[in-house]
Amino acid sequence: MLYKHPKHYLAVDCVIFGYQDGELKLLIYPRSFEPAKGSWSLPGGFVQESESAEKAARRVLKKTTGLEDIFMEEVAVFSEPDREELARVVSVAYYALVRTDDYHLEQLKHFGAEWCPIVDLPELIFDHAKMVQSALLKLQQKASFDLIGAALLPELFTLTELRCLYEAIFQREFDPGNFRKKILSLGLLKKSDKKDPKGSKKGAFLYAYSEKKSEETSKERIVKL
Amino acid sequence: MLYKHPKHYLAVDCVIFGYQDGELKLLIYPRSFEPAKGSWSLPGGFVQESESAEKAARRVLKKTTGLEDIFMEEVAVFSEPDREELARVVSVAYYALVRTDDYHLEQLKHFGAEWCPIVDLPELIFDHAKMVQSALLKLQQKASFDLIGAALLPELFTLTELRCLYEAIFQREFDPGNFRKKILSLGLLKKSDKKDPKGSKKGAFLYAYSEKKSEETSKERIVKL
DNA sequence: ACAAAAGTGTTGTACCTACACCCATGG
DNA sequence: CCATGGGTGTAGGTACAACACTTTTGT
Repeated sequence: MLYKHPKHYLAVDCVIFGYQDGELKLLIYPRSFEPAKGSWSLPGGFVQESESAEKAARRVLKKTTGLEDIFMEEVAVFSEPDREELARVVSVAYYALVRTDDYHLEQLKHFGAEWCPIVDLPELIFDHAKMVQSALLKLQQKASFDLIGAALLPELFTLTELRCLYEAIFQREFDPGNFRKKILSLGLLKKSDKKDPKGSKKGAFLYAYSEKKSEETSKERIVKL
Repeated sequence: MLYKHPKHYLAVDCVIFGYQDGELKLLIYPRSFEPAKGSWSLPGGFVQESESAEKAARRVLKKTTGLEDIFMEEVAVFSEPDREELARVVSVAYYALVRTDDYHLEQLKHFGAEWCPIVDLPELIFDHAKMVQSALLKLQQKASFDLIGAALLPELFTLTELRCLYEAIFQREFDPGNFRKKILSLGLLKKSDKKDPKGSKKGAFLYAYSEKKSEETSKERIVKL
């Protein structure tokens, strides 16, 4: 006891977004230990001695999805003293974006995990529903500045797919023509020579990110007061 | 030991912004205990058993400034295992906005605290400089949506004062005429019948917030993708 | 041929920027 | 009477929403 102050359990919980069948989905799974064992919850874990909270979150992400090096960002701290039942646990929520088309789906089933549409979530334990709400807000903010689709869509995608993703994120529709023009004007996508025949008779060109890393926090939508 | 996981010291640190003499300032004070006793640091404290992190931050704020019910928002968690020297402490940073014209200045001096211009900070302990950087970014984001001046300026203020505040926050200039029109078009200010004679021969009308609480997260600058 | 999505063009409106220009007054 | 900041007006440009229109091709 170095300081005369209490110590606390510190956990991380991950709001993992995916995109499937035109819907924004969330990875949830049945909690594997007490309290509330069996109830739906966000993947989480405890922060260990020699890791930062972010590192703990990446560890959890790796364990539950098999994925590393994916986009992740802090949402907020949840620290109400009574937010869990058995003991006081302070939790840092993170949100992450993954490509659901990946191979690792069997690994998910192994834990009983499920991709659940964001608009139709079951009841979650503790304050996890609040975490999801906050995370969705953060995601919307993020997506309104950066062209975030990279992390959620496959390598190659059509502009219509990107639009549908944005419609899922913002829960509203975008004009197809205007959306296309706006996105292309950003100069962040490069057209491939391939076409996607699904989705229309004509076929739509596939695009990929040209990801000039340089323009991370891009200059679109600046202060503008 | 309910869980087989380590517990951690949990602290809060407050980035307290004020506005004086046309400059954005930060409240810093000499640390009162080891390690690094005497070095400049942000006001902080430890989270106790029965309080949330936010409540702890408000407690610290009250203790150092005497103020309650002021605007405050979470910045981020700082949890690198080695961020402090003597022990591992995870800290949640908050930023707050206060009116520096208030009475409570003697209380500050009592602790040796100082209002220091944001552009000319001394070296701060640990990762406190990083906290300030992150907090300033959050403040800019916040200010670009909401008319944040309320919390930093006196009850009544001129539009020029508000503009200078925004210039201090964004570290750039705004066209006086355009700024005035933009701000007034929001319909959030009400003109008083008083004039401020300082600052110009003509005198400038003083304004106050009409604060219809309803439009908290106002509709200005929505998704707009 | 025609439905349906891909993709392009047009037009009006809102807003932002830059800057010109009056107003009031203390020195 | 003039320099200074307060305050208003105007012209050009950009960006976006709404929507008409053309293209391509599977059925």
